[in-house]
Amino acid sequence: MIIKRIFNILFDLYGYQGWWPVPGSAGSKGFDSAGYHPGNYEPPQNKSERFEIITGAVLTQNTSWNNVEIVLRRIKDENLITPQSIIQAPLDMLASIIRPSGYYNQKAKKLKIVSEFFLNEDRLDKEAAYDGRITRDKLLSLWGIGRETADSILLYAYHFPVFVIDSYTVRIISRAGLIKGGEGYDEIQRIFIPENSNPADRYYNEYHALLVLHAKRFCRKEPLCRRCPLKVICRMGNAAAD
DNA sequence: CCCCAGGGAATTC
DNA sequence: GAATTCCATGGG
Repeated sequence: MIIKRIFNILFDLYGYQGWWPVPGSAGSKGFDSAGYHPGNYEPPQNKSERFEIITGAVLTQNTSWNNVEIVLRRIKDENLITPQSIIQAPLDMLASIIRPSGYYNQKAKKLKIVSEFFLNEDRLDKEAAYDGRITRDKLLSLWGIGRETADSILLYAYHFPVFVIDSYTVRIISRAGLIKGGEGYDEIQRIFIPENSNPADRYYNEYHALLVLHAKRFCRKEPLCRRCPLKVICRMGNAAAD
C-alpha cells in the first residue's frame, strides 16, 4: 500500500523523530529543561508535559516552531507555564509575552480558553461518574481550536491514534497524486488510516513528524524534486524535468 | 525588498 | 459548504 510505502521510505531515511518536540529534547536548541527522553521517547505522562504540548499546539498555528520555542522560553521565564497562571495573567500582559509567535492578541485569548478547559477536565476527571475522556468534539467547541490543533492535542498530548493533517501533508500527497485537490480535512485524514489495522499511536505520531520534516527538506513551496527520496512514487517528481 | 511558517475565525455568497 | 480576508512575528 502506497501510504505504508511512503512511511517506510521516510522512516528509513530520516529515522525516528520522537515528537512532540519539547525544550530540552533532541533537535530543540537553547533549552535546559528536562524535556522528554531524547532518543528514547516515552509519551508525556504528567499534566505539566501535557499542558506544554497543548500550549505549543496553539502557538504554532501558522507559525514556525522556532518562534514558538522563543515564546515557550519567555513563558517559562515569567513562570506562566501552568494553566492557573495563564488564567490569572492580564490579557495584555500575556499577549506581550507571546508576541514573537505572531497573532499574539488572538493566541493570548486562545491560551486562556484552553487553560480553562484543561483545568475543568482535570477537575471532572476526579469525579467518579466522569469517563475522563477528552474528545475531538470537546476540543473543537473551543474558540481557537480547529481540526488540526484538536488532532495534534489528541495525538501528542493524549496519545489517541488520530492522524494529523497539516498544510505540509496536503502539499506532499497532492503533488504525489494521491489527491486531486479540494478534498476536505476529514476526507484526507481517512487516506492515512490503513485498512484492517489497529496501529499504535507511534505510527501516527512518527508519520506526521516525518511528513513535516520531509516538506522542509524537499517538498518545499519550491520543491527539490531532483534528489527527493519520494521521487519514485511521486507524480510531480516523475514529471520533473531534472 | 520579497515570501513563508506544523491554522482558525468571521464574513459573504 | 466553498472562497476571501484578517490576524502578526521572525527568519531566509
